[in-house]
Amino acid sequence: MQLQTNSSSLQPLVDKLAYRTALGAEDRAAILALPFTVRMMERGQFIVRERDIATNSCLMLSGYSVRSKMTATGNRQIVAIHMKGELVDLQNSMLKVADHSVQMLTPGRIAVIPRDEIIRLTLDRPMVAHAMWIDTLVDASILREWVANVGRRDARTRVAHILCEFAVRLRVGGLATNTHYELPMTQDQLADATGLTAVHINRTLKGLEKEGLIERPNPRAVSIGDWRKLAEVGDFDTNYLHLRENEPALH
Amino acid sequence: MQLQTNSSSLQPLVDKLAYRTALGAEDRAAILALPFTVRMMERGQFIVRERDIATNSCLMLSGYSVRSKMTATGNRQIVAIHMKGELVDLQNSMLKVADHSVQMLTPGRIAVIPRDEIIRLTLDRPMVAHAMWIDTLVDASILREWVANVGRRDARTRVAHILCEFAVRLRVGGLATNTHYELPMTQDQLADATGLTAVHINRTLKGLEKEGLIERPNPRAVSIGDWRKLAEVGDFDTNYLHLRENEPALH
DNA sequence: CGTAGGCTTGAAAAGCGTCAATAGGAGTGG
DNA sequence: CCACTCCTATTGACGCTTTTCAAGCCTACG
Repeated sequence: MQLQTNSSSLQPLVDKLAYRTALGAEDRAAILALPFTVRMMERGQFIVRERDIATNSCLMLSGYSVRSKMTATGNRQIVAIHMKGELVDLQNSMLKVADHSVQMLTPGRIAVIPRDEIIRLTLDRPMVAHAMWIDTLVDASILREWVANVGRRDARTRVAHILCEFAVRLRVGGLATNTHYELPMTQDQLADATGLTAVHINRTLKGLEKEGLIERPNPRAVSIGDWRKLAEVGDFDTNYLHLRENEPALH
Repeated sequence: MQLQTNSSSLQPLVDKLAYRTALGAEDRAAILALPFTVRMMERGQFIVRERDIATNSCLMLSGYSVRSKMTATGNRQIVAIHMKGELVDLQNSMLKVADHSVQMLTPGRIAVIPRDEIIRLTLDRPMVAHAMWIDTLVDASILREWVANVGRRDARTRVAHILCEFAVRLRVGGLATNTHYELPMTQDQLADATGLTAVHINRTLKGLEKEGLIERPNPRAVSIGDWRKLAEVGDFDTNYLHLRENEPALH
């Protein structure tokens, strides 16, 4: 469903890349000049499925998406969550055969960019290539933290950790305040992201609530009662997110 | 400990990058022209520690290393294993503050390359930048598989899976035959890589042995009795390794 | 007003962890 | 060449976190 080709739509990508790499006016203009089409996506809709041959990269314009993998026994593991300004499917399109699926968590808009145009851009403009590379390295850092989270932390710590990560990433992305955010995931999805079961997620969330660490005004929102304590319980340190040094801390 | 500056030492890096990206003679020469120093490393020695400011990237010339993270409770999670030809610490050096440690699993030699020289090379030579980017993307793909392995597979499957991954990666790297390889990890280290305990690793390995799926001629070697079965038990598919299409399959 | 998807809760089982003791093997020094 | 030591592997018994199964509930929405 092709809607429009508004040339300012790629601004979130410029912002994301320029967050960590200094980009000159020409580099910025070159990114904005990438061809793309905007697509409206529904909740649950797939952007790519494992084993597809992906020839496009998609930029999240609004809404949330997840990357996930299925095991032989039919269990799902969510391996990453993406929000506005993030390029999903760079991975799959650059490596030809998709090694995981990408699916919308909420309705939203994405900008579909041909892979070959991104390759051309990176070959033409070394600083843009560098910025994309750095972005990929940060993604990998988050993946490492997730391996540790899922592999070596107990349920309470794991859940507190992921809630902290969301809080910080959403705040940095301008999508949340210090203490409150919309959590676009069901308990099933939280379970798939933490390697637990929905039942245990439910119990763990209730536990954190009872302790006063979080509040749930409604099932799709989280308010952090005591950030310091939650971060401590969640063994959370922002180091792995590689934020800018001047990024204000949460409290 | 600076030993020598033999200009052919970086050949494994050229081979690794050229495995997935076509590189011309000039690009190859530019990589080989990178300045470096060779260091002998002992078993257990750290290449970088979490929170260090890394200014070098290291290429494995021989031996094995692991990347790992520690949790607040003192548990360790190994998040990646590296062998000859792989660049460790690209991640840490490009992102300034290290988000994980890199440590030798065995004695070995590494080539230490200044980060700034790598950046310069990638800004000068777009195809080299592209090759390094692709390499980072494959690393990230392996991390995603590890998240799924540790998050959603039971002990038997997890262990079988990691044994399969080693078999394939070592064979592709020319470090193993079809059915046999040296496994440079203790059971403690295997536990840290799979999110299990050493005791349970021991029992699981014994179980796989009893089933005839593997044999252990000695504690540092693995022979695969029935590759097909092991891959099935381990829910293993090489897709996520993004091998070349002409790469012969194991059997 | 009915239905579907998600949330909540209980009871029981299972898988894996913990603790502890023993055994084996490689290297070291006398 | 033997005794000693350190590190790793092995095994048993027990306990606990998390899963599984199952039922009921709530709420949004057609």
